[in-house]
Amino acid sequence: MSEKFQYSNDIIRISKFAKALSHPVRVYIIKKLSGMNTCCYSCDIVKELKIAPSTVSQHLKELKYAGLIQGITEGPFIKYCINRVNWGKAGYLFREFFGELPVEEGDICDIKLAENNKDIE
Amino acid sequence: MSEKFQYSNDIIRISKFAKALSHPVRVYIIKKLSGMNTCCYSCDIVKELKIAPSTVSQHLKELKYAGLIQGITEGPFIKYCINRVNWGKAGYLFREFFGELPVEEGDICDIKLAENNKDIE
DNA sequence: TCGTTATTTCGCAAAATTACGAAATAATAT
DNA sequence: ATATTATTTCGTAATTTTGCGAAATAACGA
Repeated sequence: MSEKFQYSNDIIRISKFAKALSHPVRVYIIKKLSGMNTCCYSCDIVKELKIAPSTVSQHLKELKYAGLIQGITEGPFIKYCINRVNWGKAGYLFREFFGELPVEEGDICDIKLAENNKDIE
Repeated sequence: MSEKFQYSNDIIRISKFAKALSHPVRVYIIKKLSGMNTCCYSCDIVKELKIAPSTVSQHLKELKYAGLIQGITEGPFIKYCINRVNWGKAGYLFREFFGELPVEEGDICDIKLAENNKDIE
């Protein structure tokens, strides 16, 4: 009894994409690849971030698993690029998610800013 | 030697916000609070999601730590609301992040869709 | 064939996350 | 003062994440 709560597909998807983006290395990679006409190799990231190849491989695997990137083999290299379809879906989801709060001025929530209210530095 | 790579503030911030949103419970809470005029109490989440109060408290703490929500005490309750300042910053960051890929049609990356290219179900 | 280069997989250890029950705290009502 | 209600903190166990080195794999060139 008292069955488990079922999250909506959107909530599941947002949390999964967010998880994929929850590490600086992975945000770095996506930021790099989401620009114009940009692809990269694993070794590029190794050189740029100065971390072990196996670590980079692990992060790429997670991004691939999340569907955010894709790779094609090029001889001994694997060229990674954004998966535009899923990147677009993620963008849509997040834009909708963050867009839910109206931008207009005025009290949306009748709070007085409390002591535990801290801004991002 | 070979000093550690320094991530940009944006990358750090995005990964931190993403981490805060990397769990369905937390996305659920934020989705609830980011709507019009909506606040909630810890017990609301407990009832709705049917999880232990201590678990909810833990998730709220993380969202508070990330700066996404804030709470004010109301008798034995604590009323939680979105921290609009930081929510706005997060929205800006993510919109910029996802906006970096141009929407126009055509090949941005000269890839042929490979076998490891899977869409979101 | 034998190196070389790029990359992944494996195994492992350290750290972080998740979820829960029990106990503690805090505000209110009886 | 005692009970009630909402919430947090604490301790704990199970799981996941992270990072690395070593070994394995794969493509290419001499």
